[in-house]
Amino acid sequence: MRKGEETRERICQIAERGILSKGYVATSIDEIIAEAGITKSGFFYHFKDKLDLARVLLERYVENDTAFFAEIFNRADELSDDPLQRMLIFLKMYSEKMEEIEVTHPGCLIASYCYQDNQFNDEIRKMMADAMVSWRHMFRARFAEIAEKYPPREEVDLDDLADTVSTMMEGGIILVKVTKQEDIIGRQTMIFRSLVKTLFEHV
Amino acid sequence: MRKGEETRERICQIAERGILSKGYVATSIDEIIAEAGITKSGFFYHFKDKLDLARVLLERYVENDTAFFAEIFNRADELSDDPLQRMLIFLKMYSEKMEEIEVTHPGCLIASYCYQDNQFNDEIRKMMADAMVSWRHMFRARFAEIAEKYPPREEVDLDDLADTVSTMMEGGIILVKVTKQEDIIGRQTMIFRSLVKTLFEHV
DNA sequence: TGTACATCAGTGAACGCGCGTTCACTGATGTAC
DNA sequence: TGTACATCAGTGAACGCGCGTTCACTGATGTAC
Repeated sequence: MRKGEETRERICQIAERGILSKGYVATSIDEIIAEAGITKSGFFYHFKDKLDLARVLLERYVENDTAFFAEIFNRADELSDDPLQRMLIFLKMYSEKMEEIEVTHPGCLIASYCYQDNQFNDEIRKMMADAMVSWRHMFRARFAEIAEKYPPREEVDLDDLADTVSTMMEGGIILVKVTKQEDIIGRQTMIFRSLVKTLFEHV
Repeated sequence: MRKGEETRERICQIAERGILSKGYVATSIDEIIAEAGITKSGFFYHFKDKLDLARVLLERYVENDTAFFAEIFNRADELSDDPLQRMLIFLKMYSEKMEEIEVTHPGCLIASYCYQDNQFNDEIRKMMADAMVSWRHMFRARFAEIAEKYPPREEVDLDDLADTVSTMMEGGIILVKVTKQEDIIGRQTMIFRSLVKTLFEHV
């Protein structure tokens, strides 16, 4: 990695951590460069302006999250051929990951941005919406497979059910931040897993 | 209502709307007073400082939300004697309320604050945590009644299940803000309702 | 009923600080001939 | 192999603007005697 890329990466990590805990507006460039050990002009060598940083961080974040989901699903797909079991394995593994990561500073960049919406531009807003919709599609495809094999006890819209995965994660993060009970995300994931199980599993 | 109280109330409404869409830091006093039609000194007559405003807004918000839940549950309790039916009626009514309110600016003040945590103080952080925990207790009591009468198909922790109500609402708001699909909160509530139904309802 | 005083609901001007951004410059490394 | 030039990865100083906060003051309304 070239020297510049290393610095750039360091800036990104510091900035992301700051934004997740303090928000975009309250995370000043001064503060980021102080921690990164460079000057302000050094920052502006790497990023056109603060909005440019916001965009780059979001891009990284969405890629990482997507890869994280893919990785766990790949593992789940190896462990079972049944679509329902795969989903249940995914949820269990996701829950475990959430518990093992020392989540001292949890948070979702998209959630953080969306409560400061006016700071950003249409490009960034579109990236956030696209990410959410792409996760919806990914989960929906899996729920569709499940529903075909196991007719659900109650009729549910599969897009909505797919959204519930995001809903639960985003909501779980907020409960962790507010109550400081770090295990909530994992526990909420397991609740959702139980609900999915009862919805589809036939005795 | 005395003249001062009326102004104070107007400030609160403008500030809350601003904070829910732009966040606390980005909602400046200048902007609030411009819309309220008073001077800056007028603002500081009503509030000691900006943090004082934040505290008052949160207090109002928690009271309103608690009253809102109580109102719907009162209605649900009138309509049925069965604890499960009461919960299902509550969720259906909540879902309808979420759809009928023209939610152009949805948002939860607690969620908004929690992503700018460092701006506030321990008093405010405690108020947020207490509100979440009080809602957990309220819903838990109702789920406990249900579970006693209808043993659930899957074993679930009742505190976690109670938290899922908050999780779903908070997550739903974020999905609305990000995707601009205003009906998501109502739909997510109905998904949760289906899941509660399959968990407890016996054929 | 009139007067004195207190409280209410603000005004107007000034403050210092931190913020994002710009601009001219620089020393180290890489590349072409 | 040496030289000229280009690019990389920054530095240092200055900027203007908006922010939250303070302070001395004021006109209208309410209350006590």
